[in-house]
Amino acid sequence: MVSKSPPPDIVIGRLPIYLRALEALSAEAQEITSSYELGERLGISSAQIRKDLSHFGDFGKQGTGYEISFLIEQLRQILKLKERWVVVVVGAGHVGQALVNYRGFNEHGFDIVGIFDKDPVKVGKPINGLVIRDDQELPAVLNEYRVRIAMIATPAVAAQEITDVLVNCGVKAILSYAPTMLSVPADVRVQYIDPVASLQHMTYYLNRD
Amino acid sequence: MVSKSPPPDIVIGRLPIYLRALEALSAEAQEITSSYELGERLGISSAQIRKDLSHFGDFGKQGTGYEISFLIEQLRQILKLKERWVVVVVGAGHVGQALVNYRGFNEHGFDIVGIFDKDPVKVGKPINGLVIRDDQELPAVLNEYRVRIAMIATPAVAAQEITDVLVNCGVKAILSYAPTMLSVPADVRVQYIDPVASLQHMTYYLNRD
DNA sequence: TAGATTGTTAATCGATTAACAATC
DNA sequence: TAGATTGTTAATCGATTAACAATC
Repeated sequence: MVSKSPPPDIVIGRLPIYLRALEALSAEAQEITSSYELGERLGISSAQIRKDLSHFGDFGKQGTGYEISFLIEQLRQILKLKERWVVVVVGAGHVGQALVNYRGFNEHGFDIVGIFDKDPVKVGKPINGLVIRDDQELPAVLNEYRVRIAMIATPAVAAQEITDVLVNCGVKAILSYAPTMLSVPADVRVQYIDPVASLQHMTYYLNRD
Repeated sequence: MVSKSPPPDIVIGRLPIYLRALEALSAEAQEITSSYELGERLGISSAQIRKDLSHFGDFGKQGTGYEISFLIEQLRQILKLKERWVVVVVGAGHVGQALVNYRGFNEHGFDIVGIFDKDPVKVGKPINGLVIRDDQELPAVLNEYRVRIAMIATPAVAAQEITDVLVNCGVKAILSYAPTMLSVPADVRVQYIDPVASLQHMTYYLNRD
């Protein structure tokens, strides 16, 4: 266990992947695994897995490997997943609605407590137990639930304005589906999901037949 | 212009981001930009932008900068975006349906020619001009259109099986929304979109209040 | 010309891998 | 004990940044 500089962000980003693989192994009723086996599954070297984990503690046993249930709990603790988090969705187009309907968030501890849109035609429509609310109600809901996490599914032009509202009301983590870069203070994290950019990344390698 | 080893994949991944920013500038009727201005917009150093572009050619002019429309065309050529690409979607749950409804793909040269599901209840349902077809028709459609790009929006358990079918029928690029790692031959590219993992990455940095 | 900005080199920084003593 | 696998160190590899001559 090293304890100097903070763990690199790129390492933090891999922990959810490790967690997911461990949960899959656990679901197969396996109890012990090794950095080698995990690496095989994920296409990552065993050395990297051991090094990544070593930033946070000594979780394995020489000659044996890692107890899966124990390592799962450790990773959940490191990633602050032992509590549930409330989340809002801004933008109630097809993407926003798909997010509200997706069961994976709830299954992994994220509770969507509101979905918002500025279009009066959409406001009032029920989706999976929620009702689309007007953007103007956003601050009230953010404050009421002490929301720290938001997902943005608006058009690109609206995203920065919404971001400013979110940041003003204490949101510290934003997952954005809007195809534009957001400006936020240093203490706010942003992750982007951009399927078009992902496709464009891959077309580079395609050969025209 | 350097011309040795192939450009790093991480550089390729930034090109779509540069392209998007340039298109935004172009939409604002701006004609010239600099690596500094672009970097400001994207939160990337100007040196990195110049270095990235230098892998592919000399696109700028000393003292002036880059002609936006010219650089856009160069990037579109590098990324093979001068032609349109056909794409299929496998899995017609909320995510798959949102993908078919999303206008961004068509606007950026990707034509979704089919959406598939194995659930007989869903098969036959129309979505945005397409009709959900049975998974079993997948090979015929892949061959008919010579599809090279697929998006997977199935549950995790079905994703590998679908991947094998796709790869067998000549698909070379897969964008997967299924929360599992896929095994593919070396000549097939895979990109993953995992909103839960993205949220879990950010919760690490959140403080419980 | 004077000012601005490129493309490139070299230096720096950071991440990954290989190797192995420690030890279960 | 013999075999296996960890955690860690050092070496390697790769990416980013700083700096500047070239030049528009």
